[in-house]
Amino acid sequence: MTPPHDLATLVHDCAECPIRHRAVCARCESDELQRLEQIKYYRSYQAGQTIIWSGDRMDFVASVVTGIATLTQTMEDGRRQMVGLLLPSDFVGRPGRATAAYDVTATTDLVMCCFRRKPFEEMMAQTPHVAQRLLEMTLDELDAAREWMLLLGRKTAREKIASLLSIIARRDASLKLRAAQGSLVFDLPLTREEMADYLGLTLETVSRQMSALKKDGIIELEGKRHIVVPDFDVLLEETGDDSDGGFLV
Amino acid sequence: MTPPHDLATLVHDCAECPIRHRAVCARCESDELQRLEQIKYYRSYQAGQTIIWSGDRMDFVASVVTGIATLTQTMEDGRRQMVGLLLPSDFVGRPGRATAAYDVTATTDLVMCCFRRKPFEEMMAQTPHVAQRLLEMTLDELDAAREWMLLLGRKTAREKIASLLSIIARRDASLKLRAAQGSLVFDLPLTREEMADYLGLTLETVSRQMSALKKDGIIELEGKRHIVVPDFDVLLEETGDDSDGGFLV
DNA sequence: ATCTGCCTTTGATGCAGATCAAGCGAAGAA
DNA sequence: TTCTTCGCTTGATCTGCATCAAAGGCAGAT
Repeated sequence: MTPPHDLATLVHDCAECPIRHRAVCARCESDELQRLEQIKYYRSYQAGQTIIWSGDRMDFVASVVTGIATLTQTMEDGRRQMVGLLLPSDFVGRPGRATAAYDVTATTDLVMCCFRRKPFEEMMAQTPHVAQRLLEMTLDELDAAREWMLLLGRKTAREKIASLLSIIARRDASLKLRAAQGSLVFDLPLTREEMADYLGLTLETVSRQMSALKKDGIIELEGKRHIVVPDFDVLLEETGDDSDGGFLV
Repeated sequence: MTPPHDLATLVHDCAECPIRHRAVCARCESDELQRLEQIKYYRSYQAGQTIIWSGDRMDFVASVVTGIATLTQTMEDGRRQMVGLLLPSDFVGRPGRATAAYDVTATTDLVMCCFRRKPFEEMMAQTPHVAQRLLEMTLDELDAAREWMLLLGRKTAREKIASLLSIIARRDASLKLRAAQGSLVFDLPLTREEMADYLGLTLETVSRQMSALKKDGIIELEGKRHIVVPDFDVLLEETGDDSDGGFLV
């Protein structure tokens, strides 16, 4: 494993921040940004590190700057379900709540922009732009959660895998400022086990369905993680979603 | 079926509204309430009626005043998944969005307090209290959705049924201002098929597991809908949740 | 009183995905 | 080099829930 980056190099100016236009601070005016800069600090985590355990005290909220984090719930007997997949610009934590409701884990190397909770809450009360943006982001997350509920409750294993791949492909395309269509190439940011936790399956079923999609020419695999999608529309047909709509994530 | 109530009798004063302290208007000052009164109107629906179809234009947002509504998603081939269960004080619709994302259905006779969307959005932009409360409610719903995801992804049929019963029992108890413990009695507001749509099961499996819980003395059934829970803690043990936490709904 | 339609229960059977188990390949570590 | 570990694949078997099918109970209509 690589050591965490030097934190000092990460303390950007907000003006240069890669998630400036999508994160919880997206709507802030320059004076509001100045206030945020005073209470913010960066933290970085290595792939695989647990950021917070469910039930832990949590004195900050944060935005994901780079990398991917997950929210998971665990039952007493060890059954696990992922309930959130956090990408750059996504928000972690809940204003007004002092303890974490879920385990938060870095699945890749990760950098977060953290705000001490108390001053952040005060700022939310005093200026509208942070709260406005947070409402918008929360509504989007709720939509995503509902799409995910349909997946968990009613889709077959193959449809689940195809859906997850199409979500990741779409996000990767938008990150590269490309349209999600035709031929796409990307790296899976999740292990088979993490995919299983996302989809409510076992890792064996994930592996088998990946092999099946490969055999059917829907995807090509180079190594375990590198995915080629020859025709994105063909992948979409396997998701079970109606042709137009698709995922809102 | 009974005819809808006379709408005129439903036009309350907000001060007497039964959901005044929990709905999206909970934080409003009297001047804000006055503004809301100007743009509000009541609508009532019969049990079974569809309120909106997914994709329909939606020119209002609303609060459930009495009765129960559901949000469902349907796949092309007819598979259905409930993604929201709306109880009195819950909010319907999304500011800033003109079309419905889900089918909204009244599962019991229902009264909603509707606000025309445009003026409601203007009010959200101008006064903070509505937006503040809506953010809080949306965060709560997101937590509930995540709990539901764990249920859909990882629980057995028996655990799913026990979980649903405990949610309904808890809500019913809080409505009656009782503690959810010891012996409880309530009516199921959902058909077996609606329960199945909620839980990601078939109605036959729901029926079988209800019979099994009855046989094991976890619940007693009087008719199809009337439920007696002799000991709520025993029911909770069947949900698979850890003893303390439980559902946030 | 009987019919009709809807909701529900129960039984028989089938199958998708879980479980149990073995082994492969690549990346460090010794 | 060889060993160990970790993530992954594949095979054999099992099982929980879906599916297919039939019938019972109740409420409202005629």
